[in-house]
Amino acid sequence: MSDPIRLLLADDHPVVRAGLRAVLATEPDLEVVAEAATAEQAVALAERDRVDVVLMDLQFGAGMHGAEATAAITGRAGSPVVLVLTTYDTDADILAAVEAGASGYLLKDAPPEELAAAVRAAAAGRSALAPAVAHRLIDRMRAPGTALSRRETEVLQLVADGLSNQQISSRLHVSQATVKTHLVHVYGKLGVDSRTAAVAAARARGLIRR
Amino acid sequence: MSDPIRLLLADDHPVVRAGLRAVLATEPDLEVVAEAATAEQAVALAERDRVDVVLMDLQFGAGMHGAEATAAITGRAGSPVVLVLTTYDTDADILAAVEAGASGYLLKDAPPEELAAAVRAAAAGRSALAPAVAHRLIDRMRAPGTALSRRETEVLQLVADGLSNQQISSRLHVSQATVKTHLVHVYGKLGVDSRTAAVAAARARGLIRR
DNA sequence: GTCAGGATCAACCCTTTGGTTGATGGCGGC
DNA sequence: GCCGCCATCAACCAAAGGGTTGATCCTGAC
Repeated sequence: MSDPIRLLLADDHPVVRAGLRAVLATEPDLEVVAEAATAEQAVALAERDRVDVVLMDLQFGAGMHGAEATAAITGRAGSPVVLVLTTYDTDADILAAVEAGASGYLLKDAPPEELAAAVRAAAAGRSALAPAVAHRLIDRMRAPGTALSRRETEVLQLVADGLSNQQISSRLHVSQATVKTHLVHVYGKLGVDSRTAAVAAARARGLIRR
Repeated sequence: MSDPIRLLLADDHPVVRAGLRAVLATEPDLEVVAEAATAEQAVALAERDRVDVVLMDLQFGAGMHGAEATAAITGRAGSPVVLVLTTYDTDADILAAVEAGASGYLLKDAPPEELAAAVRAAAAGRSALAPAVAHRLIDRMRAPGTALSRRETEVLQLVADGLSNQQISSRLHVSQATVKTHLVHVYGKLGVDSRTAAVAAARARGLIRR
């Protein structure tokens, strides 16, 4: 029999780490060799401890974001694969994680068997997506006309942060006319007719950060 | 030595339940006697299984909300005490839980010792608040002038849901002038000058539902 | 009984936002 | 090379939202 898969758990909640450890302990071919309570720690330990797979949360209380840590880890040669394990399935989070080099995206409400299966898939070089996440990606592919462009999402996120068109235009170094054009397109795609309604709709569909 | 404290875990995440079970298993005077994956289940099991303390999440994937379940459990005679254990420390959530009869409010990032201490406090009839939560409640007491009134919060929540002043006025059966007045007061209290900025600020401070 | 604060409404004015039309340049796919 | 999509900008008009003043009524606190 081959060596067990070496895991690093990165989550800021002690209870979640204990839960993952307990759940994965029942799998003889998986071994948790390290835990990190911050994203910075995760980057350091992933390099030091000869880890095969990192289970990475996205939201940490403070400091580096999980997606940044994922990019830092996967950017190195001979690096472990990163499985993102988070509570939310927003488009923005999923795309950020995939772009950062994550091999999979799991939701925390996943049953234990699914978790173990995803870890083995990732270790074997395959990718692992939770059904809900896969569904969202497929929707995005199938209806490209209604998907927001990168720039549109960026503008909408700033609207959600409470900025006026004026403030957005200077933040992005474009004219107010451009901001308005982007927003009109966003309204059309989301089927709304005001900035607040657009933010509400985008939140409901998981298009922007919460 | 007296009988152990009998616990019910109510959380829709299997991993979190496993984590709580693992963390609490190290405490000899605490015993987990039941688990619920939905709020409805929690209400049923709390009645059936002679439970002393319920550890209750607020957000369940679907169905009843944790606050409703808390009210249903604490409303009965001889009922167990409910300790709310959640990820978010928003004013709205905290107040709803306290009004529903919760004996304490803990955050999921709490260290294990704090968790056990809070369970013992609740079982002994004392209340248990996470430091961050206590801080928020004290702030609220100390600065009543800046706290939003019930009606103002209601209007602001509808704004966050994407409604126009027009729609809000007919939803609440008041004039648009009234809605505008409430919003102007909200802007003053939050230190902002637009509806989107008010929503962003209120979200950041946990004044409205997420 | 008074007083503060909340909830309600009106009238006014000004700024911001929304909606439209039209135009330019870049980039990737067929 | 052309077409479609994206990003950029301008000018214009109509509508919604924001800011102010001032007023009434009610309720709870002192």
